[in-house]
Amino acid sequence: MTDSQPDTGARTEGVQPLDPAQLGAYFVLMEAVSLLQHQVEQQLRAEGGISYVQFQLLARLAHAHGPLTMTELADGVVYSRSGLTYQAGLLEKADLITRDPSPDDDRATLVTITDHGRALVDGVLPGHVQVIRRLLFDTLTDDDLHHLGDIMTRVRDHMRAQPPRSAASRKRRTAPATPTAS
Amino acid sequence: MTDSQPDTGARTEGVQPLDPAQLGAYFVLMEAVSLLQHQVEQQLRAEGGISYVQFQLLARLAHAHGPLTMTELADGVVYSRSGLTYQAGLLEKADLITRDPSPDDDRATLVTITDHGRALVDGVLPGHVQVIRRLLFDTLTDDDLHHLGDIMTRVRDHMRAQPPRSAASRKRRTAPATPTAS
DNA sequence: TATTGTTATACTCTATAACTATA
DNA sequence: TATAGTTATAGAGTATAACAATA
Repeated sequence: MTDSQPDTGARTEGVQPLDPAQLGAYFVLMEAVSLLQHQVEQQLRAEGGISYVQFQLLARLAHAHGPLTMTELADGVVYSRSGLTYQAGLLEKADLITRDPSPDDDRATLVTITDHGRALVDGVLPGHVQVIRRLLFDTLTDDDLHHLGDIMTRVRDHMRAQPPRSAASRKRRTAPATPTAS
Repeated sequence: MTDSQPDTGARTEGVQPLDPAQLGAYFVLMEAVSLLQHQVEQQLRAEGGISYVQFQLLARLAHAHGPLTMTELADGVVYSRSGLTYQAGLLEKADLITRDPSPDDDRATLVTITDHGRALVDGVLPGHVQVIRRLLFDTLTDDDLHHLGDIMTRVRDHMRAQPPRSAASRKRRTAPATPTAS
C-alpha cells in the first residue's frame, strides 16, 4: 500500500452500479472460494508439503503426455516468468521435476515430472478429493454441479479471451507487464 | 516446501475418487476465481493502492453501522490474529482507519473507518464494479447469476459450519463461524 | 527484434510463538 | 484459565528489471 493514493479517478463517471444480487453473488463467490483455498492449502501442505500452485504444476505435468516447456507450464497458474522459475527451482530441488534443454528450441526448457513427483501427486490426491467433496460437493446436487461447471467454464473462457486490460497488450499471458498505472 | 515428505498416509484407503465432472468443475472454479482475483487485485492496486484483503476490511467497516473489534473485523477475511494486526497497522498508517480501546471491554480494540477510508472505498468501487461486470457478469444470464449466488451461499455456510478440521482443534479459528448477512 | 528463461533484488504477506493485559 | 491484541521473527511467495542466449 502506498502512502499517497494513486489515481482514483479512472474514467468512472456514469458507471452503472451493480444491483445487490450481483454484488452479493460476487462477494459470496470470493468468500467461499477463499475459504476453500485455505482448507485445500492446509491439506496439501500437511500431506504433501506442497502449495496449491505447486500441486497445480505437478498435476498439469502428470496429466500431460510428455514434458512441457516453462511457458506452457506457466499458463494460467503463475503470472510472472520469474515466479515460475522460482517454483520450478523448488520442485527440482525436491526431485519432483527435472529441467532439460529442449532439442527443438534451444531457448526453451523442457520440464518433466519424476516418478517421485507422480508418487507425490498420487499420494496427495485422495486426501485432496476428500476435502473438496466434504467442503464443496456435499452440499451440491447434480444439477448444481453441472450448472456450476458450466458457468465457471464460460467465465474462464471469457476471461482468457479478454485482451490484457492495461493498454500495453503486446505481452502474452504469462507476463502481462502491467505498468502500475498512476 | 519441506525436503522430506510429511505423512501422505492419512487414512486414505477406500476413498472414492471424484467423477470427472466433479473434478472438472472444481478445477475450473479454482482457475476462474484465481484469474478474477488477479484482475481485481490489479484494479484495486492501481486505482486505490490497496490489496483485496484491505479492500474487504475497509468495505466491511464502511458497511457496518459503528466500529468493530479486531476479532469481528477478522472474521473470514484473515486467518491469523497477527495477520490482522499487520493489516490494521498499514491501514492506520495510511489514515484509513483508527484504533481505540473499547470502553466495554478493556482487552478489545475498536476499529473505525476514517473519512479518508470511506472516500477511498467510494472512489475505488466504480472501477471495481466495472471489472467484475466485464469479467464475471457479462457472460452470465439472470438465471446463472441467481444459481451461482445460491450455490456459493450454501457452500460458504456449509464451510463455516464445519468443525475446524486439523485434528488438534483446540484453537478456535479467527472466525467465530457465524453467517455474514449478504 | 522478439522470445525463452534465469538471476538479483526488493517487497508483501502470512503464521507461529512469546508476551501483556484484562475477563 | 481463557480471551483480545501486539510484537518479533522467520519464511514463502511475487514482481520488476536487467541480463544472456536463441529464433
